[in-house]
Amino acid sequence: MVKRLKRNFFTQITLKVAKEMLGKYIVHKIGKKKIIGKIVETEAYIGPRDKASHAYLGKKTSRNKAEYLIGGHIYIYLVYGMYWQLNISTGEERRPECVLIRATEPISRDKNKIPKIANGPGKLCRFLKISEKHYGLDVCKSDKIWLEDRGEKIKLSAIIATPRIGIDYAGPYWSKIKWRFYIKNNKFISRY
DNA sequence: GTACAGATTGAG
DNA sequence: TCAATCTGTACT
Repeated sequence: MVKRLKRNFFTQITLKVAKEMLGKYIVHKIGKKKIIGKIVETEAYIGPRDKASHAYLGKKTSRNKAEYLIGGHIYIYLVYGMYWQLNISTGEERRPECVLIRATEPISRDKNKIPKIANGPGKLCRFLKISEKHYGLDVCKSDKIWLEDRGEKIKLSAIIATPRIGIDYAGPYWSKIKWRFYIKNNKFISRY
């Protein structure tokens, strides 16, 4: 049974959303075509107290303003001048919290031929054809991009928590905290 | 107007 | 393992 994720999913606490988003499906409809990916890897970024977050100490800029929206909005931005990072805002309005989607398992094409097409934040956006045009989109209301629950339940024991990637600059505490989650034994995550 | 960081990728 | 790569951001 397919259920579309609603607002009340995204307004839960961020760490819970990050874990529960594993095994969900992200759907991007372009015309009559659908691009679908199963979410297998996420990271949590929690507002002003998270040194690795763009909203550390409540910083608000035109780049990260979508992070402050109520849960369910797309917060997408560019790193290294060329790669897009897809985030979904979480929590209540004005809370700068979000979940970064790092990897999806491609569903809509032959996945044996292209096992590594979406195993990283940059590649994922290329695969899903999501870009700055979708900045601030509400996945609870949009008819273009949304998330689906297909009844798959990921067991707690199958969720691995590790430190987040590429944020050494955040210092020994924040760079070690285990807010990266992925599905155990999944071949489509970005790193092992 | 300009320096610079950066939540990566892909080649070696 | 490591360096190429480039735009938005946040300074001056």
